[in-house]
Amino acid sequence: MSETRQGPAFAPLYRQVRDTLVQRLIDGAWLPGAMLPSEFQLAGELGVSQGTVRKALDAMTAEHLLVRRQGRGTFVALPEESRILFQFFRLASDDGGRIFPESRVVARTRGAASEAERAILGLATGAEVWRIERVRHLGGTPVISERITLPLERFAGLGEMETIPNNVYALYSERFGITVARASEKLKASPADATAAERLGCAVGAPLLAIERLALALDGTPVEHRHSLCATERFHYRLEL
Amino acid sequence: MSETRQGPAFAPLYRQVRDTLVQRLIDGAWLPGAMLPSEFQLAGELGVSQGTVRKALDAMTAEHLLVRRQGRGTFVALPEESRILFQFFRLASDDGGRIFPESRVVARTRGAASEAERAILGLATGAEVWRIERVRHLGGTPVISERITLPLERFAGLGEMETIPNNVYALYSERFGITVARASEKLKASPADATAAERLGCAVGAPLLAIERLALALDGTPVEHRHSLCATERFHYRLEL
DNA sequence: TAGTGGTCTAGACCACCCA
DNA sequence: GGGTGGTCTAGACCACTAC
Repeated sequence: MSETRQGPAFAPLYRQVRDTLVQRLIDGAWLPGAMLPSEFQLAGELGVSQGTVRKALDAMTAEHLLVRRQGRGTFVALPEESRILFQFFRLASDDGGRIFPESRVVARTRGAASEAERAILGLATGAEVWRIERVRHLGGTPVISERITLPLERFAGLGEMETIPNNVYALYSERFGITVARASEKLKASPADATAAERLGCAVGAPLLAIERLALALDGTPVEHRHSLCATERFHYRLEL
Repeated sequence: MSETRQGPAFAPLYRQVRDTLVQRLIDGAWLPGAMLPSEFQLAGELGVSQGTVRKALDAMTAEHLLVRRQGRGTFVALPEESRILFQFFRLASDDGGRIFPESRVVARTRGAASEAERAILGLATGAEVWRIERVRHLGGTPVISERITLPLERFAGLGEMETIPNNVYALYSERFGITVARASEKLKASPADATAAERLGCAVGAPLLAIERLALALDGTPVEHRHSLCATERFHYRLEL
């Protein structure tokens, strides 16, 4: 952490430290669940003060990349259901309950990426993708019909898997070494098509909440595209502003 | 900032400072747009270090209560359109454009609060509310049909106003001294009723994005209930996870 | 008891804005 | 030039966890 002060970016030291540590996560120096060195150890190693390291670690904690526990240490965040529920899964029952949904995979196919998929996922012409279709249940009733699109290149071994687990972000992490760091979503209301109507037990044309998600890896590259159709008669998408 | 260290709350000093300063905002000691004393002045007055004041001010900045500008000072946030657009209005055009909508008020009525309205807004039995219905346009086309419900008690002078301005949060602030600090929203897909269909130029039963918002004042009390129906054929609700 | 993160302090220097 | 926030450092003490 000596040079780069006068570089073209002009980032403050704590930002440089944060970027250095994120790069180590990308390089796999610390796997999910691993404990990081203490603040003083990192400070000594990087040649900065403990307060500067703390500011970088706090920022990464706010990004859900790390988990800090007093008396224990600083750990790389795990893709646990409880964390997914907090960060990514925003559907709640109208009576307030929030649970992680059960999933049933309907189809898993491999094929050439469409032009739209290539644009969204940043793929070259001719690139292939996996497409996973599944129905997700909340409290026993089917609520979400969704299609997940993954670049074949990054998920080559997916074809050899017998089953797709419920928590796919844990799968991406444990089996493919890919950490989903953040995502952006676009929400619309759209009418149920025949497929969704059949899977969710609603009428064709019934209003569904359509969620389009692009998930990004630690390095900011697109990892997953997901299109979900949700029956929101007894559920809602919740957020705080 | 001397006592309360051993109180029942056990809040750290920077949190106590933050709460003290928020209370001053509630009391109107600094109106929106006003400049706060410098960090050192506040530190001396409250008997804490400048670093502790900074941490409290940074927290309030993250809550969008304050705006800090290097070389200028720290200011109470204003309910400007640009800020509303950033914090509260999450609808964007499918091509990416984000603009503040134009509004046309359709009705403004006064009446007894329903049981549901009383529960949501925390009102006593027999309390009255204002109801404002309006249609909001984006790029010239009607996109949102919404009803705003306000406690009559807190917005007594509303009946004397000739017109309701486009930016109602600025109205709440400037005319009624009420600052909307945060809000929670619930999103569903729901079919267009006859009213919404007529206002938005869509078919009855067409899928609309229903947004239910509860806005909270600085002290955490409910201020406004809002139900919006949005035509999302060429627009979407955007958020980052 | 030792090690960790959490808090608080004091002081230095820089970048920015304005009169 | 004087005031503001932004950054960085060094050190102290506390609270929690594990052994």
